[in-house]
Amino acid sequence: MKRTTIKDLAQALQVNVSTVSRALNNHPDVSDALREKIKQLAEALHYTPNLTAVYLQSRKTKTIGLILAEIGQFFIPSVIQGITSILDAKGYKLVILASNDKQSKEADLIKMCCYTQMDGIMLSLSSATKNLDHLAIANEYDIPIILFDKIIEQRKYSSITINDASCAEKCTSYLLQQQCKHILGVFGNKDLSLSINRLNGFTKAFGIKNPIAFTTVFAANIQEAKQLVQEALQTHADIDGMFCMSDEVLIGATSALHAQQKLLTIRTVCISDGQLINYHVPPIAYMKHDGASMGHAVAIQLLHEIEATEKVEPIFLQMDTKFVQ
Amino acid sequence: MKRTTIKDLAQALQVNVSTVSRALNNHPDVSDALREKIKQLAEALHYTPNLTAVYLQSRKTKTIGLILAEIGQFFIPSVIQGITSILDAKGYKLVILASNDKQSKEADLIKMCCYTQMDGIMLSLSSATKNLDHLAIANEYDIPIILFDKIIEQRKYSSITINDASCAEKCTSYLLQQQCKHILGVFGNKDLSLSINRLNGFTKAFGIKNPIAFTTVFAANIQEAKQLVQEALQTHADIDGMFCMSDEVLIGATSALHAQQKLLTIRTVCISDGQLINYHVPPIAYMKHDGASMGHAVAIQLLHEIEATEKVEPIFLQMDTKFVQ
DNA sequence: CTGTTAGCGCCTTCAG
DNA sequence: CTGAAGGCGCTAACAG
Repeated sequence: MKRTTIKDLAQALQVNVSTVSRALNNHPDVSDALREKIKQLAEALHYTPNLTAVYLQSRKTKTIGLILAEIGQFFIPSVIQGITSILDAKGYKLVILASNDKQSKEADLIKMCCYTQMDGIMLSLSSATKNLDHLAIANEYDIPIILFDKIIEQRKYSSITINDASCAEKCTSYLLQQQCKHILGVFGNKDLSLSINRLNGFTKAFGIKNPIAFTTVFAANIQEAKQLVQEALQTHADIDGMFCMSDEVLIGATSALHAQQKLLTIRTVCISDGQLINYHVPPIAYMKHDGASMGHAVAIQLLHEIEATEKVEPIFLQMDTKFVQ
Repeated sequence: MKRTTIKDLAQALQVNVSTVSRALNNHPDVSDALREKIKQLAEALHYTPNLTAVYLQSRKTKTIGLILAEIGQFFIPSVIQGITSILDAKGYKLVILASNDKQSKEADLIKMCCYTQMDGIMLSLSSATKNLDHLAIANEYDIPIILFDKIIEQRKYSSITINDASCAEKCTSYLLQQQCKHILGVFGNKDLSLSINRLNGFTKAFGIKNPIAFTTVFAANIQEAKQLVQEALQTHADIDGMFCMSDEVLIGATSALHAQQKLLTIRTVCISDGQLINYHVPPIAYMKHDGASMGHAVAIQLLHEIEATEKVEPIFLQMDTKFVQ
């Protein structure tokens, strides 16, 4: 079907396209009578603006790219949910891009976002990414970028995370309060600064002199987590507490506990988005890493930077988390 | 930064824009020498085509809308992964749209896809959707739609699902083979035909005359599944087998089993995407509902319909699944 | 082989 | 208040 255009309306009403354009955009320089007539006809003919043309003209696309290293992570859906709930209301669209944790792909996607005129980019870094040189192109194109969740320390782009170290520390302190004597820390991919930050929080909880034993393992995926925890449990029969830095490693870890009949004897805490974990038996205390509110925050900040008339200073937000038990 | 355009290149080289356009698009009507010169300059000036302009001109956007009723479902990330892996290679972008299981929102999003010139739509229906009248607008705009996963029976749009009834039947038969005497069937939202189809497969497994007892519950979410299974277990102490139609209900259901110390005594099967379930203790047999390959299939078929020069007949594909134990 | 012209659909001066 | 003209960046006839 040929779409009706502003030109069709103009022709039908024997007025100029510019008049139609003005009427439709509620420009004051149009008589109320004419505006009404135009709007009615537009309605009748199911006119809808050709947004591609609008975009070309305005040099915006109302489209935002979301580059994800690991789309399969448990809290990603809620992040997406949180983002779209904000973007939808403002007429923006969200394009999902998967870097599959490869920096080269990440760089390609950023280029792609620039070439396709995305208005902004949300980026959760690949574990291999150690510097942000490949984001420079976005600066050239004046496309704001927000880093979130998996980031590296820097001062150039806004970033939104939780306080990884502090979350891990609080979780671990909880185990210490519960009188655990040997704590197993289960972390994710060692290449992620997020893992290192959480590791630092974990060790910090033990204090300077350290009468309590701890063991740590790093697992890049669920399977590895299960494997490593199993081994750790065999090596250290006295482990009586476990901290898991994510839902992913938790799954593997609890599977290992379960297999060794230690589900009830090893006290567990976790940083979790709070979905799955609620159905664990026995209940597991956790620091809630809420994807939806992180998504909100990311979207709001990015829109802010996009719609600002002049360059805004980056912010470096660490979101509040709460401990649930 | 002002982006360099083909006009800039033309000016610099004192040739016409159309020549530049031709050179860049490898049109044969350009001398090799000139083409080289143009391409080199383009490279040097970091020229990249303004795709918005290309889209306006071509009346395509290389963008596809994915409308999801429940973005939080476990197999959605792998579906997205599967889709993007195909689309990426073909230069298409994927826009994620959440209907939050509301038909009115679903209708709005479809309109939106039409207005923003999406080249195609992938749609997993809301549980409230009982007819497809609100898709008619996409026909007017000549935008192909593929239904997948949550669909209703129809012959107008291509659809891709698994064979829900048969999957459920096979799972249930497995329980019967294992000599279960009273089987609990745990289903999702009763409004979904997907649930009803799986229910039909479930009951079919018991055959005409039916010496084996069964009980069924329908749960719209994890919490409800837990609750209802708990109640069922209390009412029917003889339940010794359980079929769960999805990972979601499985989580709630096993949590209930666990709480009542029946994890080891009630044999369980499930239709699952195969991620989480691998880490269950004890192991759970399941029919694998692979999100990634479903995503592949959906993307391939949609691209096929988009790029076809003439109208293609819809297909109604039920994907193969395999039983894992 | 290259240039000219026109147009995709819309918005935005500039006139009147 | 309305019309005319130009342009966003690119492609596609039509000439020569």
